[in-house]
Amino acid sequence: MAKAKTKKSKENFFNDVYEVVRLIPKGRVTSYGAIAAFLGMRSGARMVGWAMNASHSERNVPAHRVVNSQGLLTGRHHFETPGTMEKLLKREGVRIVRHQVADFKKLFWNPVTELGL
DNA sequence: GGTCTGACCGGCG
DNA sequence: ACGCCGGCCAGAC
Repeated sequence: MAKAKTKKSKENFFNDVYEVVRLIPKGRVTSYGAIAAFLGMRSGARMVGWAMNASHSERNVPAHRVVNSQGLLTGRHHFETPGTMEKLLKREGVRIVRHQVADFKKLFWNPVTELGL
């Protein structure tokens, strides 16, 4: 069993991403890089975004709570409408200024810290 | 089966 | 402060 990980792990990857995103508390946001780091991929943030793209098929995956490290709503264009993302965030009490999360540092939810890896 | 892109990040000049 | 570049993994053509 030298190589226990096979194609099965890749499926788990998407699943893991969804789980972490689902764990994001209401009114909080996190970044792609944070999730990637939590999953063990320091620079795999790109793939997290790719996973989010597939998250449209999944339910209860608040992709709108996931922004880039700048706090910018980079994925807003991939929603039903470009305004859906910030609309949902505002609805949760997150203030959005110029497509960017206000007090991003305060609202930032780090899975590694919060979940205590 | 090789190549390119992708909702990113961090380092370097 | 800003722009450019490589890296990382997986899916689509």
